[in-house]
Amino acid sequence: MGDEPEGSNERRQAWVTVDLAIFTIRDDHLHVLLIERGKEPYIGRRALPGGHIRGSEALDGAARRELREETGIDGLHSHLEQMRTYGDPDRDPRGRYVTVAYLALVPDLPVPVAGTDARRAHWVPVDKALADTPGLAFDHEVILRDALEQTRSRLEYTTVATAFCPEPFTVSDLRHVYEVVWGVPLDPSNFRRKVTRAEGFLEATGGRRVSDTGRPAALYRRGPARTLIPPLMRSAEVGATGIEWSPVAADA
Amino acid sequence: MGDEPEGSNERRQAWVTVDLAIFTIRDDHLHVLLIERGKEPYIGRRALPGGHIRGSEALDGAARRELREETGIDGLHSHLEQMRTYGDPDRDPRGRYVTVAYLALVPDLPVPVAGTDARRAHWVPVDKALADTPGLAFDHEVILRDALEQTRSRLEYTTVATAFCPEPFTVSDLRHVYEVVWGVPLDPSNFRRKVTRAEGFLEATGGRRVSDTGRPAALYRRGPARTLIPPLMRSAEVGATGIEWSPVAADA
DNA sequence: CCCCCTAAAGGTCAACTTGACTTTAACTCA
DNA sequence: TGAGTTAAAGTCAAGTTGACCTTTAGGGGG
Repeated sequence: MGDEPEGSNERRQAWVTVDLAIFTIRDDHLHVLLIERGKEPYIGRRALPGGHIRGSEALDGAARRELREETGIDGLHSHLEQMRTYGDPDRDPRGRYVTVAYLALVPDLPVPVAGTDARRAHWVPVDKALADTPGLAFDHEVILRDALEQTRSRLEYTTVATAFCPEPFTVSDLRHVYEVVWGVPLDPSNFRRKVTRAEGFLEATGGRRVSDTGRPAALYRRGPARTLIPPLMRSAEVGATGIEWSPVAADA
Repeated sequence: MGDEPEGSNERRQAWVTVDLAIFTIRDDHLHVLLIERGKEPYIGRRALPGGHIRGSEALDGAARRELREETGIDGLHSHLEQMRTYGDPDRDPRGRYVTVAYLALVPDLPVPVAGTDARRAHWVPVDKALADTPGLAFDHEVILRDALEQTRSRLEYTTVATAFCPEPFTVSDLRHVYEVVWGVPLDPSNFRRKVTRAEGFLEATGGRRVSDTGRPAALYRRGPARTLIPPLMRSAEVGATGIEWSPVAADA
């Protein structure tokens, strides 16, 4: 694990930050909100939005503040969840940094992104964010991959997919979320059967949405359930790392 | 969130620790390893084992070091996984502390607990740890509850239950793990059908274990699978908070 | 040695779920 | 009015689940 000057074996304080993987769905692709760094290190590189926690602030509070600053969203129409903490001693050249990564799922925003913060924020397709060179700043590529896998897994066992949909939404809107996040087509009929039978997932509003083509679709809002019973499992192939919980390797 | 002297809105460094919820199964009950604090704050109270990360140490490395110091286990016969990070500004009266909680599942130890560390470590039934007064130090009761729920949930979707069993083990040993962690009896026949059919969960050794009563049981070792397909779901009632992923409340 | 006790292991069956597919419904546009 | 399109509902064989029963393979006692 290296033995550079700072890397003593003594206890030391560390800077603590929160970083956010904020996902949304735009034109058939999963996008993540990235900022362009305006200073060293990694100047000009893309990074997940985030920042230091403040003296009197809880971790969740710092994450919510960052989400609001970057998107203008105040958590009411979004899902915000702690994901995982990253603290390798050399992950930031400025010193010992520990970052608590959060996962946010938001509907495609009607308001332009970038609130009070001067940094330029962009929606970037996740595939592109992970493939472009140079890559993301710091260890943000690892964080983004973990966030993506966690999101895919969450859709199986929870009802968070609705966080991507502005209310009210149709069953097709919801299916579209699953298809985009998992990257596989789903049978419309079987999907409908499952989500409408799962207790507390959807609540019919009674309304219908007419489009210029096809039969009008019934409208729903989010139901009270947070866990999805029975789960809606992806069948292999899907971005299948199969690893959701990454145990600590025996020789790290 | 308070506005005590230290609680300014400026960025500050924080002490970073790891805390471990180490679970095992002893005589039909889930136990957690607790230490008795030898100094202030919370002197004499029980707490989860843990400690500061060192200058050159990764988070996972610090967790594995603590696990080894407390139990003598070096990760080969155990499951160690990052769980969640806690960092409320007033969670430790000594200053700003952020702790990364890890979850460890270990077999009932043949060696006496407590390795190189002078602190007295005890296996305490989880029910007792959560019910006794005075309660645990710091916010460790919250951490322990979260760890318990995460463990129950992990048994549904992953193969980690085997981490509780010394190899080789029988299907009944494994069922016993599920029954103890979930607190419900399971049908032996149906349980066997599920775990033996799940691809990669169990590998027959060919051996058998004869006891002084009943037919000898076939012996197994852990298979390569880490996710359990199909999942083995508990049906309601079971310590059912239903909340595995605790989204950030809108008004925190 | 034989029978009983026990737990493991395997079998049965009705109810339910799943995936693949077909049919009907309800709208717009030409 | 008919074609096109999407929503919604239905069908059906194959598979899974939970409840329960039967058989197997040991030990121990008489």
